[in-house]
Amino acid sequence: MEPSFYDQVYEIVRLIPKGRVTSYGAIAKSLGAGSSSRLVGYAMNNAHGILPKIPAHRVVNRNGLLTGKFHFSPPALMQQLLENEGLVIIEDKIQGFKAHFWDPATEL
DNA sequence: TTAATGACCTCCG
DNA sequence: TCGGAGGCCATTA
Repeated sequence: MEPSFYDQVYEIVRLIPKGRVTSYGAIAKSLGAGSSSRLVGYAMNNAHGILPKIPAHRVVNRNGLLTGKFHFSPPALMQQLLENEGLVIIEDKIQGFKAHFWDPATEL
């Protein structure tokens, strides 16, 4: 298996510091494929069986909305993990998302 | 090889 | 302000 788009996504997601979050589009853009935002989410779909475990709960859409929480088991786990890291989630939305935003293109 | 899928993003009415 | 539709591209069957 050569390094694919998936591996790029997994590696960046694993690099997200604790208590920080990023967006699918930001990851895709940092990979040089700003139009491939959907691929990031698609990669996460396979991330369930990837080791080490992927902190997919730190990845949300550009609005800071937990769009993919339903892919967790249970769905509330995503919010629970984020709150455990000191983030505040209200209505499936990250409060102060911009303040906790972690841009891979900038941090890397 | 062709066709279908998707945890998104952006534009238009 | 809110809702709907289209486009983007890699992976899988």
